[in-house]
Amino acid sequence: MHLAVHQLPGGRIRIVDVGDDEPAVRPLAGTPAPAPDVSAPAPGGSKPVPGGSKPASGVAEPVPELVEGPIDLTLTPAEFPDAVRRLEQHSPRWVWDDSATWYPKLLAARVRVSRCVDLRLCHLILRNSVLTAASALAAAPSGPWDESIDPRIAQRAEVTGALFDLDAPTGERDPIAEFALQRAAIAGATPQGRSQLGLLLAAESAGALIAAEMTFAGLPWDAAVHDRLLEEILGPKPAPGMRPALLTAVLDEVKTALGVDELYPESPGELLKALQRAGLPVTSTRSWELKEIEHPVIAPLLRYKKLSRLMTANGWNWVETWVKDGRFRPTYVPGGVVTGRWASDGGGALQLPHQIRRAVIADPGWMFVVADAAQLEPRILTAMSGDRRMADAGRGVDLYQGMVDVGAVDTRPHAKIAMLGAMYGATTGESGRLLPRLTRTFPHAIQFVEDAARVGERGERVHTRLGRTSPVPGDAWHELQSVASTESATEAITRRARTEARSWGRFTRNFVVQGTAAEWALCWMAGLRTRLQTLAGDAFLTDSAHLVFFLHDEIVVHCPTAQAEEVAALVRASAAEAGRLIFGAAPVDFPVTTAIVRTYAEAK
DNA sequence: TACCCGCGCCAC
DNA sequence: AAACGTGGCGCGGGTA
Repeated sequence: MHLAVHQLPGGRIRIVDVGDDEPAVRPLAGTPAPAPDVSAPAPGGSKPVPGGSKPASGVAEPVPELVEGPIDLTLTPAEFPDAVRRLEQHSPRWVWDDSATWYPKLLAARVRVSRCVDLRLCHLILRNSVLTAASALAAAPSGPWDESIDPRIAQRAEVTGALFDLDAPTGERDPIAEFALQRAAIAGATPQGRSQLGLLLAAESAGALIAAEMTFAGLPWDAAVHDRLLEEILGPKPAPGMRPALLTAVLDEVKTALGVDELYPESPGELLKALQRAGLPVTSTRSWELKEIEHPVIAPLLRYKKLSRLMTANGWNWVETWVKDGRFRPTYVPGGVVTGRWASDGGGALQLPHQIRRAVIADPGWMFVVADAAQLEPRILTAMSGDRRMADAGRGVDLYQGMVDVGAVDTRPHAKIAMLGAMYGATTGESGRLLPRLTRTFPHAIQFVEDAARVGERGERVHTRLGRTSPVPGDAWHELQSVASTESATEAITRRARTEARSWGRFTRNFVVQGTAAEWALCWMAGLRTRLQTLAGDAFLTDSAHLVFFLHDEIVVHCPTAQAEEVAALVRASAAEAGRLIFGAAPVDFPVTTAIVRTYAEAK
């Protein structure tokens, strides 16, 4: 059963069965006759409701018992969460415009849902996918489903405390019509395309639910431990605008080494000049460049940069802003990266330095299960390319060591550098030097990424295993290429065009691997979520084992200590399932390392 | 004051 | 070892 959820003009919420191939449902029963709605005009045009509306009294009334008949309810916002709770018994797939606006409110009312179709995320995929290029959805002009939702709107609703923000501009999006368009687009794909997209859209939508749940639950964060750590490294918390004592001490060392009385290292321009005046052969103030130079100022300067970075990025300010009630609650943005990876918004959730992970501490009686997919992207490339020798190398837990063992490279660090270089399109340096040997040993794997690069260099599109498709380069790119191909093109133009073409080729080269890895990770996490939900039984999300963090190829589950081993087993089972779902019987392993720890820093 | 961009560094 | 993919974010320093 698919139940579409739609906010009507005036604020009422309609739940309607939009049907599908799954078993039909028992509808809801009648309710008292609608009372006059004082807050807004009645929804014009849209069909009301056996379910009936109630005055917005602010008190949630029980939703009617289920009875025979098609579901079509119109509810007040106050009634909505309980209606969802009851309908969940039938395992519907909720069809709504945007999980990020609907689901947090349900979670706040302690209502979970199992499945959904996130129309906005699915729209983005289907509109761009080569597998649905012939659909009406793809052909339509850009509309309200193509606009990204301004995160500030969602935030404003949080601030005002309104259950649903009536000002949010959701009116133009008709989820029922959009759902039909999406179903038609999928139906028009090849049988293989249908199953790929079906899996991708389900995983993407599950990701949207997980993102909301992780924000709701939060990552356990001990602000006192964090403060102690800062004090250890930087000194006591300084007055606003002042440097902490240890940072000042390091700056004094820097000044002494440079022989200057004044220095403001936060200004790269000023710092660069000061270094050059002291005779250092530098063209920038980047750490890696400084490391190459022998001079007494280098060591304290690098220490200063490290400390300064810690303070500005994850210092006292950060804790005050982002840690509340012992939890770090970032906003995750599923599908926020072109390749399908998640992004995050606020708090730098996807770049938590290892330095501060000591402050991530499980609740008393609870532990973290931290799991990491070992060398995920090379393994994804192995499965996509069907390279048998690379599959053999990946038989163990350490693919890079396996590459050494089959004689492809001489050391593990070389294996890693060479593989990453191949997937990123490196041509120079050590990575470039190692590539020929890699190509000799694993011709199919390397050919696969080379092909993806060539497609991008022509300005054409590539797609992931499940059908997420790369964008085409912009008009300026095509313009440059066509100008460069004319006879009158100058050498400079030709060179620039080639540089741009290569650059887009590196993007598409990486897109197929990074994007498919993101799909694997979503399937992994979605499968785990389902298993954890079963494990939880009737317990609410945060009262049982639940996901609290996700970082591209790594997940963290917060769980009662007694459940930790079982959770670790579920994590591994979900990983195996993800590989089967995406690659079928391909002989490629996707091992995950699991660690049961009290603080995040203990993992890895 | 509000933006915008380059720099530099963090994560994968 | 070093410039090769995807991002977020804080800062300095510029502009409207």
